[in-house]
Amino acid sequence: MNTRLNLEQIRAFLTVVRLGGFSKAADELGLTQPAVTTRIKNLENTLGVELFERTSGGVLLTKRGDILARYAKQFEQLSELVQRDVMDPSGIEGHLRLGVSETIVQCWLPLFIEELYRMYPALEIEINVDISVNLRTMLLDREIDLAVLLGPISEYSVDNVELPEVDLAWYRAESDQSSNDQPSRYLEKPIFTYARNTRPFRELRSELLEHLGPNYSLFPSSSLSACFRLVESGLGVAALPRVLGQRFVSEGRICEFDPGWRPNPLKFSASFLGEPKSHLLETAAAIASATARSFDDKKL
Amino acid sequence: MNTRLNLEQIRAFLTVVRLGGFSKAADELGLTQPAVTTRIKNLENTLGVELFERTSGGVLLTKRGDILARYAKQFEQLSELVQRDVMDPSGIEGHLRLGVSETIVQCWLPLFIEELYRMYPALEIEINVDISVNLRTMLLDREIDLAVLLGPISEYSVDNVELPEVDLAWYRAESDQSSNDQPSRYLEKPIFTYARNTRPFRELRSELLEHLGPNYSLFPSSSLSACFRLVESGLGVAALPRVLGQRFVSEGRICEFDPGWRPNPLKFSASFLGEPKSHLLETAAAIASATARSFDDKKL
DNA sequence: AGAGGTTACGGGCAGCGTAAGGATC
DNA sequence: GATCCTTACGCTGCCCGTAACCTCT
Repeated sequence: MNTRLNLEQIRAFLTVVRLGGFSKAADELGLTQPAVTTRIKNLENTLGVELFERTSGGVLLTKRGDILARYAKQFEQLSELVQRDVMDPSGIEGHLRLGVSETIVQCWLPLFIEELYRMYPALEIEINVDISVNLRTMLLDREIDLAVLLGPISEYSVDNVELPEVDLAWYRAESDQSSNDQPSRYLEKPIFTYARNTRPFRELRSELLEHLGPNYSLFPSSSLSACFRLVESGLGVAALPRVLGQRFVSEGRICEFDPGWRPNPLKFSASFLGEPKSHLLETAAAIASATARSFDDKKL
Repeated sequence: MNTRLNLEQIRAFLTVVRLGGFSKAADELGLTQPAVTTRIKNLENTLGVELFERTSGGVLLTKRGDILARYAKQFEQLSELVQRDVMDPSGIEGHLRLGVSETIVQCWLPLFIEELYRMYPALEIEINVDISVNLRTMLLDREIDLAVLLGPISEYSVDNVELPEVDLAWYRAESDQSSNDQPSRYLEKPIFTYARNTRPFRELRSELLEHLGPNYSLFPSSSLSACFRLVESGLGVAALPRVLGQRFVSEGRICEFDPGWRPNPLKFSASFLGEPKSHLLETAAAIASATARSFDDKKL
């Protein structure tokens, strides 16, 4: 039994190397675990060489396996280049598991999806909305492929494309004129904001402490549109993205006020694992960046 | 219909590009022509791109095809590197169509084959013995993979490994003492040598003309051992490789004589097509070179 | 017992060869 | 009609998934 080198075998091999196990690789490849065993075994037979030492509780690269891994990465890179330079993008198939923060959903997610779909009509896109800290974990656990979340992820394995900052503004109900003479007193009302465990929440809390001392009450919400509704009803105020508030303002439902300071703008990034190198992910992140910028431009 | 990139498809593609046609590629790949059509079509479908313009009497690369060709060569090169650095040589299968001159057959072909077999026991070796000019044509027509023949082949497409020179010596029958006082007179006897259309024949003829004028009679033979037998029988003399003559000399059947000059030594080379790059061929040529040197050493 | 990888086996499909079918000179 | 490549079709064999098995902790 001896056949030729095969890219699927190499991909399986590399996935096993990266994830350190046949089962995990099978998971990532969308195969059963015996199928991975078969692929590796066939590859080993083709080469006439053992690639892994099967130890209890995992596998270890042999010396030959290590050499092959270097070449395997080049094979994969070359495949990526072919996909980038030769393939018709409309023919590119695959899954893209997207993770996005709620802010992005409200801002430009539909535009982003539309653009992505225009470029890769054959791509299956899966959307997960969650708070950034969870998205981060999901990305590192390879449960999603691309995350649009707060701040760059400081991990050597992650590539971050920084997106334009999202300015926040203070909003109150249009009808609430109670503290017009001294806008900072609006902050004595309940303050709605991002969910606990989010960076905006923590930052806002520390800034409030700095500006007001302990005299504030903060109500986190996992839904931005809920925040806007709550502000509109006059129950309280909120520091929320200006790009989202504009619509409510122009409809005369809420309005900005200036207590003399504003929370820092939100820094989003489109983040993905750099390994394995994927031109599709790089392009998708670039599209996210372009979409975010054009969304800003439209709103100015 | 959409599958993944496949090395066999790429190999087929590259072969079509190199040979400029599906049929010729099929020939080289050991496939039927429709099989090549299928491979190319599948590749085109995978990429969602036309690779060839089908013109009457052949095919032409499209723009995309040209880009792919560059990457395809890198894929092939990478496969070669894996074969060189990772594969167990004893597992390397394939055909090696060898072309050799008769002189080499008599000198070190068996040693060469033995060495080759030791390194690549799974390799199928096919031996063709012919005169150099024919070997040259066969190589350029891709009818053989490696030729061991006279002189380098001056074609940009051919890689030549130069082998140690083969010295010639003049031989006469041991029993023939007729011209011992004036050895050059042995050349008045019939002179046996390499076949017509060979370089040694032509060179010897012109050298004889220079030294003796038209007073000689040259009898070409396609068999070297026939030449030795003819010399031994006393029918004539011959300029033949000293490494081959030694045995007959030590057995007291023939002996050297010195008419005052000798034909130029024979320059052999191990030659093969540089494209597609094949580590196996490079190694085989290197083994030929090593075998030739060790043969010389043994004879000294 | 559970988490890892391997072996056994049946079934589906990719890709081969044969044979027939254009197209172009 | 000769020389290309393409299409049609039956068949083989590869490789997948299911399921049972092995081997460590």
